[in-house]
Amino acid sequence: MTRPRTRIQQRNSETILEAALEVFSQQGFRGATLDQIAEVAGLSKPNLLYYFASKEAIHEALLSGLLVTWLDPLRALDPDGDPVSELLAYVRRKLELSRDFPRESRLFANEMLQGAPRIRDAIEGELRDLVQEKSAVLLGWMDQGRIARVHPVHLIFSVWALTQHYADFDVQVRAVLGEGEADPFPEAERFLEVLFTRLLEPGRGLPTVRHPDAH
Amino acid sequence: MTRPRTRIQQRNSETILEAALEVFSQQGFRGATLDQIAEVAGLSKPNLLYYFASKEAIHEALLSGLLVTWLDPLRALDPDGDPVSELLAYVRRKLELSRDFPRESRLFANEMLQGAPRIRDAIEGELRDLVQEKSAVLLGWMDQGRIARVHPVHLIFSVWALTQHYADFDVQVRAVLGEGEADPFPEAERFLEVLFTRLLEPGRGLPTVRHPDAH
DNA sequence: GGATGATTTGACCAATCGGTCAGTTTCGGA
DNA sequence: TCCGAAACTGACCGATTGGTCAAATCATCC
Repeated sequence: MTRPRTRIQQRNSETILEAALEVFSQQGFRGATLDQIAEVAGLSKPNLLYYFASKEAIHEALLSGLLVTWLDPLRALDPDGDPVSELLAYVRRKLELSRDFPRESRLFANEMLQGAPRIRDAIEGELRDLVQEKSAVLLGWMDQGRIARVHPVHLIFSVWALTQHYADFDVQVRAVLGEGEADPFPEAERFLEVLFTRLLEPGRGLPTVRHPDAH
Repeated sequence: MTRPRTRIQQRNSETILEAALEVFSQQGFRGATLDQIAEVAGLSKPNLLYYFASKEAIHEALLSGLLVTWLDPLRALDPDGDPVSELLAYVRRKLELSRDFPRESRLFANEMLQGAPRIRDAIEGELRDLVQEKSAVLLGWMDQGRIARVHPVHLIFSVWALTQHYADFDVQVRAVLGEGEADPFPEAERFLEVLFTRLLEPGRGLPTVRHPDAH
């Protein structure tokens, strides 16, 4: 599967993936049809299959690039930075992804709801490894008393849940806040900043106990 | 649309809805097929349509009962109770729903991802009204300085996002935590209790300012 | 301007879709 | 035991599905 070469190939491949993202993210893999994608793309159905071998291939092309983009903000978490600043920056970047790429978020959510049949390997491998690595960083910060001691993996889950919610449940968010209202994201960012600031602030609750066998 | 009468009607209707929940929650409306549902239910396809007028009717029957159940915990939030206890109890009940009824949660999530075409009215009516009502309660508590001042609607969103995540992204949660690990929910409950306790604890940050025109 | 490969498409295919229907089997009460 | 209604089914329908293919059109380079 080499990359497109001519300008036409480049342009049409992008057009197809763009249309497929629109349809797959809303209907899921089984619910989406090549005819729908073709119509959105403004191309004929046989023409889609001239650029991609199958419906499956289009879906796979979308997913393959997605996980990298999706995990980049977490990957950028700097062990040498200021703990709270780093985590708040992570939350902010993740929320920006929800604002700017809601369809990608929904595509991912659809795949999860189906039990992640097509990206299970990546979830149990690449994603799991990265979370484990960053959890160790978080634990280190907790041992140093620089952030409150909570379960590091659930802390990461909470960032995912809270940010992706604004993309995946966008309809609900806007309906509840009122349709006339403006973009929900600025207020969401303020709320999440307060939430994580208060959650992470060290030196409250039980006194922080240094982990016995921490290096 | 009267309720089932005979024992057979009762039993088969339930069997069909149970099977349909299984399939719809995983594949979405378009992605699910009557043949799949019939196979899971152990009934023939024409027999499904003897009990329900159409695929649409089965889906509708599932959704109609869902919203009530889904909002019950929020409805139970008692304005006269202790603010933090009430909210923590709400979180706990909502998390229990995710643990005990993950398919219902995914059915709801699927509907949201598709833009809620079939429950838009309920979202913009019943659900919105309830959130507005409870937001007023939360604002009252904030005015009294009994919980920290945050955006009440986003506070409710955060409960939804954090609890439903454990049902909707169950595969991811378990994969990241490690397959050998036990049930993620006990640890999730502890984590969320800490999160909301620290978020809501009053008397920190900027001094609480009583709203000028609060009644 | 003509040749050649890249691009595009209408027509078509077998499989599957939601749904129908005539007819058979099963059930419950008299 | 028998009868009418309830429950169930195989066969079938038109529409839609993912995908194929030969032929037509287009762009590019000599």
